[in-house]
Amino acid sequence: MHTTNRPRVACEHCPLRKLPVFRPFTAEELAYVSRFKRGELLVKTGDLILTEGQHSEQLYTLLSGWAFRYKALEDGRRQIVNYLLPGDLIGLQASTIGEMQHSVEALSSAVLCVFRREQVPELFRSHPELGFDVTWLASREERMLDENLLSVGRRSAFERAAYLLAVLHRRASALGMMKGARPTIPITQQHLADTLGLSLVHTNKTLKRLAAANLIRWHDHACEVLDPAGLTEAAGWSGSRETIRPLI
Amino acid sequence: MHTTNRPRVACEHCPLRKLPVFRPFTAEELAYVSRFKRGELLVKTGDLILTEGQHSEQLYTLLSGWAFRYKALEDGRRQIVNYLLPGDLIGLQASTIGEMQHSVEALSSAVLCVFRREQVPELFRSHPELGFDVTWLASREERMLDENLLSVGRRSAFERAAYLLAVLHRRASALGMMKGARPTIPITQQHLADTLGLSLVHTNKTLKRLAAANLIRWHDHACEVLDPAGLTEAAGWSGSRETIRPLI
DNA sequence: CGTCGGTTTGATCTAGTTCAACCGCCGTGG
DNA sequence: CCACGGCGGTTGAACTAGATCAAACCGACG
Repeated sequence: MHTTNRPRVACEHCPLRKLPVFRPFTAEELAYVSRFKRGELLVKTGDLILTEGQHSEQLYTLLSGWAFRYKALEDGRRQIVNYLLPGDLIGLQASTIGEMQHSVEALSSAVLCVFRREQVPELFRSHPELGFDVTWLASREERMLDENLLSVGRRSAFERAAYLLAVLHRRASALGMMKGARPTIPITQQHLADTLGLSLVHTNKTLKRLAAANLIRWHDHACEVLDPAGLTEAAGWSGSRETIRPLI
Repeated sequence: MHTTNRPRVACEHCPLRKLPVFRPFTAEELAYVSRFKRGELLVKTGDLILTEGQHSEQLYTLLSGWAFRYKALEDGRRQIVNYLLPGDLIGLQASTIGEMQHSVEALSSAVLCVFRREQVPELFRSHPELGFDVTWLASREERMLDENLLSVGRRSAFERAAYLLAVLHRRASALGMMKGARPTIPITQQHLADTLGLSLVHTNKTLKRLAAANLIRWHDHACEVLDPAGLTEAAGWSGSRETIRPLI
């Protein structure tokens, strides 16, 4: 992991902000957030960004790349609870409750904007709308977790896998990450298994079925989504749109 | 459902606030929250408090009683995502994102404090610490969901049931709801099944095993926890303490 | 060229589902 | 006062989705 103290990208010129999924900020809000930012953190695939039990001093926003949040049982069984894409906050729990109850690991090389957690209360004081935005993002995370829980608790393996890939594809698409030729989701089957609550072998067999139905293709150690609409349907999901959200 | 316009309990005399789990509020904060409160809502067992897809005008805090949040698939499969106990916020999603993505139903007769969602931004503006508190509560909900997801995804039926009952007992205990003679959790086995992601019959058989181990007892259509520590251990859980939290 | 992480496949096993009754209790209507 | 129906809980038998075990494959990399 490598930290640069000087912000490389000033928030005013943040490439993410140009995307239509993010709500426009006023010049004043932008200037404040830019001052709020302490620097950037560069990580590579497999790097641990935060660990369970830790009292992190940092709050991050993912600027580029993929990451995931997970929890583990003593005996090693692991559950991935959600994925993190550009614009997502990382480490809010440490800033509120004080201690992380989950770990975060990078799925690809990634860049994070770094904030100091002690400054969060100050953000709420000086910019209440931004404080509200943080709550908004926490609500969105809660919504995603509800959906994951519904999926793991009540969907069949086939539906579950379809749902997960459909969601990841949709989220990434909204961020323009699924453009280019053969864009893929940089995930291993072990990650999928740990997300779906299935064994590795059964996950593999389920993915083969999705591939046989021409919904996905596996190559270069990653998943290419061939038919997003088909996946959504296979999941029995009435895929809700990505709502416009704040970017802090 | 029955609404009373006049607050029955002024926040300054709220019986919940006396409990050590809630952080003390300043007189000023208390006065503000009391003005913020619009009235009370009385519901009885089985009443729907909020429904998926609805744009609720209200934000609630549960004052007494039990409730639960759930989502359902088109074909009726239902997943309970979490339980709500006194002090918990209900309907925050509607106040932030605008639309509820889950339903809320009362498990027992209950009393809710009613707030108007349009006043939430005003709360953030005039009382940033309270805004921060709302975020705090949202973070706590996220933490609970993470744990539920870990449970449903990775624990066996036996561990899962033990975990759920241990958590509910612990949460209720912190609120002084598990005192008296033979206090119970007012839940049916169908609720448990829909929470655990198991079928009703298997849930029943699993509960019998917990009862055979003298960890719980079923009577009066409710669950009595006989051995909280035993349950926690059966769950393979290192039960974290209930943290001091805000009450809005 | 051996090793290692990720993927694949088949065989066997089992945790949990589904189906089908049945029981006790309580509230309702005749 | 009694019959009936529905809800919640209980139990056993048959079944299957998914787990576990075992082995092999394949490309990358030192």
